[in-house]
Amino acid sequence: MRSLQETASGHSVGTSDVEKKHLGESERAAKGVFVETVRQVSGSGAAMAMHDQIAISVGIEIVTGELPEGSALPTEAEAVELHGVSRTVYREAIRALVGKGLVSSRKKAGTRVNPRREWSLLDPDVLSWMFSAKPTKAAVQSLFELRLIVEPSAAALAALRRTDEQVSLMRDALVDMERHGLRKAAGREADGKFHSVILEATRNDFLRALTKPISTAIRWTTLLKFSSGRQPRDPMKLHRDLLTAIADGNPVQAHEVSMQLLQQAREDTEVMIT
Amino acid sequence: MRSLQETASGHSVGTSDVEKKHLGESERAAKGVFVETVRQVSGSGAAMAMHDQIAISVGIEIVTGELPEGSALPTEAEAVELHGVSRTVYREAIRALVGKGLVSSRKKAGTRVNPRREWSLLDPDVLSWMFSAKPTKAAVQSLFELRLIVEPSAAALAALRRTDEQVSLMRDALVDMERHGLRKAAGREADGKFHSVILEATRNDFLRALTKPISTAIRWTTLLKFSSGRQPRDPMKLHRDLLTAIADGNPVQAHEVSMQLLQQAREDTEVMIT
DNA sequence: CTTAATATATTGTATGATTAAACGGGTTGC
DNA sequence: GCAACCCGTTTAATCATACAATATATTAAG
Repeated sequence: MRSLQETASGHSVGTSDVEKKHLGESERAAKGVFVETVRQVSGSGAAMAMHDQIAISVGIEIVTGELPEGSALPTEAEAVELHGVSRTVYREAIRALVGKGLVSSRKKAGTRVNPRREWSLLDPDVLSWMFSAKPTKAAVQSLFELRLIVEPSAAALAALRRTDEQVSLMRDALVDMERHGLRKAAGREADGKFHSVILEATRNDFLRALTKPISTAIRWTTLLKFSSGRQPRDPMKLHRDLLTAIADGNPVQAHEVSMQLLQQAREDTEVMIT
Repeated sequence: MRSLQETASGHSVGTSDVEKKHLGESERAAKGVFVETVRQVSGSGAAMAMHDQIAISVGIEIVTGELPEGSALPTEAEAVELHGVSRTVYREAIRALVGKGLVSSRKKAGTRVNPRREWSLLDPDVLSWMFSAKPTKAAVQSLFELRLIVEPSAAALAALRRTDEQVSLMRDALVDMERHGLRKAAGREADGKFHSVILEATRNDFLRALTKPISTAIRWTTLLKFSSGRQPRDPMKLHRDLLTAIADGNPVQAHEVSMQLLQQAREDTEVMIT
């Protein structure tokens, strides 16, 4: 795969000295790695347009706090030199960030980082950008709190509304999960898939809209959980029990098991980041 | 306030014949009204940039099904003539829609409307665009289902974590709500504020991220509830009980009352759209 | 009929010029 | 001295045009 630096430098011919002045080579390389990581986890293998790369790069600076709330972004003229792209590209990148509530621009006043309250934290992009740095304990806790509110109820609805096809999709996911284990990307992918199908099965478009952010969160926190040396408890039994409850059309049981599953995951994850 | 048509036509001098050919004057006027309505409800009184107007206009066409899932948008060259704006502006508008998952563009292939599953339905813009047409019964039901899952638990958390200041904010909102009633915009605003403060008080950033979409949904569904001739039940008592439970720090009571409140609202609303 | 080279249409990027709005400061009038 | 107002400056917003890159469609070759 062609690296992002190559792509970027290909567009910045003739302005490389300016780039080096504002952003050291090593720093630039580190940023490239970030972008690369986010790309891999978010799964899109396709070649990425320049404006998306810029949006990711600036977006990460914002959600990781490198650009603090309320601070001013460089003027368009400066930013264009910094990133070595055209105003067209930079402006399109900023538009995307405005749409996610991260920044807002006004004439003369420039573009500023919005207060955190304005951010669309449930946007899959924003969420994955947050996880490109080590997330705070508070963020992980809040995420599990949200999952504990939503997912048990979703599981109950799924027990009432799931199709047979969805049951077998979940069964397949569990097989993959068991085969690969959660230390491998394929296993975490299967885990995310399992929980996604549950939200899908609720037949509620707005709960379905939570599928992407939640499965993003699952992938990242599971990675966190297994990145330390400690051995978390085996989650497979509870997963199987949850599948059984949903397959049997037992909403009460599904709610209960889902809750246990999440509480176990929360405990095992929070130990890692304390 | 200067109308959007004026602004638009101000930019389309010299291309008016083209515009008329593709988009009759009456049709254009109707679209202007849509944009105007969304602007009012979403509250932003500021003058709106051209690319935002285009994004809204195209966004509404998509979420209302006027541009069906999977269908191709006009090519940039065509769209630019249709809307009477520059390519810069149109492209920036499309970037925003890409960020919300509504469309995706590939070289040569053009820009297509994504399947509904990809849409960020919890994005406040997308949600308000959905309500610019009469929403489907399924959408309203799904929305209440989500609220019934999230808000009672949020109310319970709020009872444990609220500050005194938040209690008085809620008290103020109730006063405004009672004074204006829910038939007036000011009263609906206060209603939305009341529920927003509860989500705020959870001290959970991800639950807070649901504040905007949920309060958007509340404003619109309440408008719906009162737009028919029928007289819904008075929601004030339950609101007061909910405030009391949260002020007293009683999570169980808050959960219970919040649930009753939502069930009553759901019943009274669904009657209107059957 | 399949495959490979070529053409073409469409989005992506770059650049320069112009416009409009918001801010700061200075000027005028009282 | 103070306030209101005007004016230049800065900055994002818009326009116009040209060129690049690439996925698809077309055509030619085997």
